[in-house]
Amino acid sequence: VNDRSIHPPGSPEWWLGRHAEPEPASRGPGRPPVGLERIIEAAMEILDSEGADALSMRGLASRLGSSTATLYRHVSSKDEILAHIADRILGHAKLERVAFDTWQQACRAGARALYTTLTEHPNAIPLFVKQVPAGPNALDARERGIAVLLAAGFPPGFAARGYTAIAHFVIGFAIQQPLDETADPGRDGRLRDYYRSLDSRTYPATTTVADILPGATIDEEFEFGLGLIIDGLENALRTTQQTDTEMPGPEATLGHAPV
Amino acid sequence: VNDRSIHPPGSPEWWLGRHAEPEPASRGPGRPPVGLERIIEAAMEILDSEGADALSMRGLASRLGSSTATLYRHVSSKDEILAHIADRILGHAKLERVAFDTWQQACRAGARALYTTLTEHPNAIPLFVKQVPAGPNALDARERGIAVLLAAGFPPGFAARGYTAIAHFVIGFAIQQPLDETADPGRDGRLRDYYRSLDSRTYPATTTVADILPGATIDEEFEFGLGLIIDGLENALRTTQQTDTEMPGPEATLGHAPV
DNA sequence: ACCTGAACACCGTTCAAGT
DNA sequence: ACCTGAACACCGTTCAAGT
Repeated sequence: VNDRSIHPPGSPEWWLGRHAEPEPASRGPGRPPVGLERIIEAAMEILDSEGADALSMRGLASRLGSSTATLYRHVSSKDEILAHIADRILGHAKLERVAFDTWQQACRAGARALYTTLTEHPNAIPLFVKQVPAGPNALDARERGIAVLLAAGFPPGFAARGYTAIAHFVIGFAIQQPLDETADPGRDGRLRDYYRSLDSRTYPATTTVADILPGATIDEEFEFGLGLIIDGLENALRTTQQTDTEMPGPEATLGHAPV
Repeated sequence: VNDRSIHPPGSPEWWLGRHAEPEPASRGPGRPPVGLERIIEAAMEILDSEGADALSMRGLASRLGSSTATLYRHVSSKDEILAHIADRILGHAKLERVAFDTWQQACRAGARALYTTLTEHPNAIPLFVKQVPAGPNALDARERGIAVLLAAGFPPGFAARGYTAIAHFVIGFAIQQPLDETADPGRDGRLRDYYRSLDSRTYPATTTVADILPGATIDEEFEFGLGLIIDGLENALRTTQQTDTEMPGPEATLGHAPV
């Protein structure tokens, strides 16, 4: 199956038709054939267990008992492999399809699921830089998120912006996970200790808050920030429903004429 | 000046004493000496103008009329150079010290300044991944941001979390700037067109909102999301002042006992 | 027809050898 | 004392040559 694409990896067209590419059934005994599926799987294992630096085309090929040139018969570049990994990880964030009592709960659960999944694959986080994910799983997540907000009564423009705000907030948080190699329990204590150690005259505010917050973790900060956004959305929804205007939006200028 | 550090780049200690490291005055005519300052400057020029891939130690050395080994006499690794660039960019986000009427205005202005600065150096954005910036300029920004919130009446824990929420939101947005090489005016139209082109039966919500938002830009989405967070903070501040409790926090569990 | 060893043009980093 | 050419151990990608 040589599906070397004419489209650059990450481009919308590139994903089309790749949703499910099941490998042909392993014929008889012996090593299964190298295929897109096995390549992505092996690459993800290397990335998760040995880090981004360890994921090289040579290493990947040797793990698969093959050679780099063979890899390039299934994949057009290393970046394409990375894009596949990114979307696959997004796929892991899928929620069980339970019903939520409120749209707030649904938003929280969705954001949390994405955040948790990302932090479970810390070595893959850099893959989410500079490319807003647009693979099949990213699309599914976006669809479900916007649908929740529409169902809650948000006007369409509101729903889109609300989803984007939450998604980018989650990525922003996940991306700066301070993953020191020494994964000791007091992990985020390092940064906090640093803040506390600063000169309290040049950094009065920083040292004040650092002293007062001994038990705060980055996960708790995430929950707090997420709460702020949802509160903001709640506010906006109330305003929308009261005035019944089409698009209030907190002092943002909206509504250019369609081209 | 050989200040090869025993501390790993990015570690708090590594930054200490590096705030201002002015080069010794250029002695007489001829090429100025290679020094930390010139290295960072040249590296930043290469990064901004030619991209991250073009920034190699060899290329940097030849631009400076030197050799790679000489570079390593002023710097312990390429990562150290990158960390310096990241902090220098943060330094560009400094606001003019004008007085703001409200803390909301101040927050907005600060977040906008950081966002704008980051988008002005798109090639440098990946530098902000996996390391929460802790250089002198990052510290200054944090100090000023938290000070604003404290002055507004937020309890310390609140101020710290609020600042973190805004900072990570900004990074999350900046990090996914869809910088197609073809920087045409309808830049973010590509992704939107893609959403619009999807099958409206499998992606009803996505296509609905894509059709309705012709003029939206990523900058406008940024403003909207920022507004949500500030609204949330406003809410929280009101609650705090009314009840005068120490730490309300939107349903986040806070306040572990200090160790 | 399918696969691969070896090459090409690079990396970051180090060090023996020069002046 | 300071600097550097050349080396070391890698990269991603390609292609002539094998079976």
